[in-house]
Amino acid sequence: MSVLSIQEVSQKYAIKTDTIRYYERIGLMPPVPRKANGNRYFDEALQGWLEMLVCLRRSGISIEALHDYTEMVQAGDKTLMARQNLLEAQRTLLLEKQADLERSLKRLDHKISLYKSGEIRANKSYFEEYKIPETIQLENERKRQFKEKGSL
Amino acid sequence: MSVLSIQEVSQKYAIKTDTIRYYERIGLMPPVPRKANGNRYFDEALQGWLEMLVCLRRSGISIEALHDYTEMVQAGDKTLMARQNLLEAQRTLLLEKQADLERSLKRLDHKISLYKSGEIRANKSYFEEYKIPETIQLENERKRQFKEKGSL
DNA sequence: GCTTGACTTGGAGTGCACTTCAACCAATAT
DNA sequence: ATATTGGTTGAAGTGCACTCCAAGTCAAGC
Repeated sequence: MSVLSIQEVSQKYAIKTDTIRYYERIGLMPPVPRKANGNRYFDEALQGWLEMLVCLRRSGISIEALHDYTEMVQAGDKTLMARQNLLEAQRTLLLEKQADLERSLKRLDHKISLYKSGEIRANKSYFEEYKIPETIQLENERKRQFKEKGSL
Repeated sequence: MSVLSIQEVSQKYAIKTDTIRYYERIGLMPPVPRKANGNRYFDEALQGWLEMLVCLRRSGISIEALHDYTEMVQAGDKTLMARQNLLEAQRTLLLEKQADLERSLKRLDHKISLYKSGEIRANKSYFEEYKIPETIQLENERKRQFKEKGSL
């Protein structure tokens, strides 16, 4: 339970081994410790780190932000303030995502209710039952037509 | 107000003209009507459609889903049920995203509170202040060592 | 001793969603 | 008349985040 292979953490956190190695390679984790034969092992601290990564990535926090954070953690206490700022910026991004999601859910729910009530068939404009309009004349073409009429 | 150029809708909905043309090309919109010179114009119905696209894309609904929906709308009333199903499936996806977001926000808020309280310096395990462990021995290597000791 | 299976590496390939490009045309401003 | 502005096209390029691959090592089971 306390020390796991790459395979085991992979299953525990539903993330591919390739992705874990990729994350290490690009610096989303501190260097992962190895056994004598070179195989990675994940102690509880690293498992926690990985779980956090998976959680934050799932919600759309960028690789770049996580990379920067990781670097700063490794750089030590002098980056404490910058780390806090980074986390707060990411928090703001998530709150925006949350608002977007809320808006979309409202729209989707409304739309679904129209389907359920059968109203969608009658609802010709807006998003449903779009009718392709004819080609229209240009402003100046219309002007030209008037001119021609006037000059006739 | 009622009929806009590609530039104008682009500004109205904060989406690049290139993206609008791309959306049309791949079938995320019904064919956009043209003026006599070939330029696109967007009536209110199409503007509404575009607004919906932007909203749903922002929340992460896939191009593919929107494509399928668009095709079905153009195919007519026989697809009403399938459309409703598609929308409900997308709704489920958004709810999942919402849950992920909630989880991440909780974690982020917790972490930020640790930074604010100054606790993060002391919080050695878990995600912060990760210390690289030493290389550890393999199970069988340890066994072999015991064997060697035993055979001495 | 040989095969199986989990691991290692660096590098190439994939999928999605744009984004940019080059070459062109049409209308307006000087 | 010419330059500028704003549109058109199809094709190629970009950026992100993986994902796969080939070639190899290592330890265990038969």
